[in-house]
Amino acid sequence: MCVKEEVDIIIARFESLEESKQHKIRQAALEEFAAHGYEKASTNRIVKAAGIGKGMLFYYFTRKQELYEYLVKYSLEFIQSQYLDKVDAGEPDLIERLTQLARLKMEAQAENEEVFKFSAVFLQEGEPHLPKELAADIENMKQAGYKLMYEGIDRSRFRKDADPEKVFHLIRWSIDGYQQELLARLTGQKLAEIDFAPYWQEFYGYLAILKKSFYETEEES
Amino acid sequence: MCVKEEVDIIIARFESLEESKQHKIRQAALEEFAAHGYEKASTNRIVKAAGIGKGMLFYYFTRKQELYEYLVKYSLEFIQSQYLDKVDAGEPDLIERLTQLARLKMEAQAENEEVFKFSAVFLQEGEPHLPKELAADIENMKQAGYKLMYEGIDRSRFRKDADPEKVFHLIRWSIDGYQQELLARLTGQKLAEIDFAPYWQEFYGYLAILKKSFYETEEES
DNA sequence: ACACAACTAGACCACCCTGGTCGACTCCAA
DNA sequence: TTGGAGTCGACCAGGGTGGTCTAGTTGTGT
Repeated sequence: MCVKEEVDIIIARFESLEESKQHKIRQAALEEFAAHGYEKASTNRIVKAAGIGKGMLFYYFTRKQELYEYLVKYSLEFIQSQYLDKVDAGEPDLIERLTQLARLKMEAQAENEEVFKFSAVFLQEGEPHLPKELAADIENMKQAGYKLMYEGIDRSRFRKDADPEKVFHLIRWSIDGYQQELLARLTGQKLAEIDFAPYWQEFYGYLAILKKSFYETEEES
Repeated sequence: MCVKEEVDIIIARFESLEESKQHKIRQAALEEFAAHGYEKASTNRIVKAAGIGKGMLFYYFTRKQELYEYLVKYSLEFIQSQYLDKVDAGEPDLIERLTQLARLKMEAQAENEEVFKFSAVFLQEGEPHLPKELAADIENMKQAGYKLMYEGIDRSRFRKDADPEKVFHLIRWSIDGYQQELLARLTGQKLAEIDFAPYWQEFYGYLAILKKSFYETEEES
C-alpha cells in the first residue's frame, strides 16, 4: 500500500509536467515499445528521442515497467474515450455500423497513431509484465470492441438465400480489407495531414456494391 | 571472385550434410530470423535450438549474413517451386483462381510453415543486408505473385451493374479475410496435422455466396 | 542574501549478450 | 601413425542494458 502510494506520487511528477513535454516523452516511449516490444525496447533510445536526460525518465517512472504500465493505461483510456465511446451501438445496420467504426477509428488514429501501434503490441504480447488488474482492463476493452462489432446487428436485412452469419463475415472482411489496403497504400505519410475525402468517396462506392449484393433488394418492380 | 568461390565451398559443407541435420539447422534459423528479424536474431539461440555447437554454424556459414542470404535463397526457391509454379495461370475465373492460390499456399505452408513466416519478414525488412542480386530475385518473386493474382482474370463474369475493378477487390478481400481468420483460429496447432476437409467445406459455402452475389446470374427464368 | 527543495543531465555501474575465434578433441581413411 | 575433416563450447572484445548517483541549476519563500 505504502509502495503503491509512492508510485502515485512519482507518476504525479510526470503528470504535472507541461503537456507538450509529457506528450513528447509519451510519444517517444509509445513508438519505442510499439517498434520493439517490452523486453527489447531501450530506455536509452526513449530518452534520446524524447530529448531528456536518462535521469528524468527514472525520476518520473522509477522503473521501465512502470513506464510501460502507464502507457498501457494511457492507451486504454485514449482508445476508450476517443474511439469506442463514440460508437453508436444502437445502429442495427451492419454496413452503417462498420462504416462508423472505420471512420471513428480512422479519426482517433489520425489524432494519435502511436497509441494504436502500441496497443497492437500489448494486445498480442502474452503479458508477463502487467499486474492482473491491468490485464483485466485489457480483456474488458477487447470484449467491448467485440460487442461493438457483433452485438445488436439486424441480420434480417441480408439476402434471404444465404446463411446470414456468412454474409455478416463477408461484409466485415470486405470492409477490413479496404481499410487495410488503404493503410498500406498510405504508409509513410502522416495520417493527420491526409485529405481523406476522396478515399471516403471510393469507400462509399464499395459499400454501394456490398449493399446491392448482400442485402435483400427492396423494390422488386 | 576468389572469395565468392570460397563461400560456395563453405556452404557446400552444409549442403553435403545429411538432410535431417540440414533441416533442423535450417528450421531453427528460419524460426529465429522470422521471430526477431536480421539484427536482433541471435546465433546463440539458433545453435541451441538446432542442437549444434557454435563452431559448427560458422564452419558452415562463416558469417551471420551468409546464413541469412542462404535462407532467403532457400525460401525463394521453396516458395517458387512448391507454390507459385503449381498455379494454373490460365484459369480465368477469379474465384477459381483465388481458391487455387489459397489451396496451394495452404499446402505449401503445411509443408514448411517457417519458410512463409520468414519470407513475411524479409519481404518487409527494407533489406540493408542482401546483395542486390538477391534483392532483385525477391522483387521478381513479388512481381510473379502479383501477376498470378491479377493477370488474365475474366472480369466479364461479374455483375454488370458494378465497377468490375471494385468487385474484383471485394472478392479478393473476402477470400483473404477467411484465410486470415482461419489461420488465426488455428494458431498453435501444427498445420501439417490438421484435417482441413471441414474448413474447405465451410470455405465453399462462402464461395457459393460470393458467386451468387457478385457474378452475373446465368438463368433469368 | 540565503537556504533549501525541486528539477535536470549524463557519466557511470555491473551485468549480460553479441558475433565471431580458437584450441582441444574425436573419428576415420590412408 | 598421421593428418585432415568435423565438432564442441570456452573465450574474446565490444557494445548495449536498466538503473543509480553526483554535481549542478533553477526557483521560491523568507
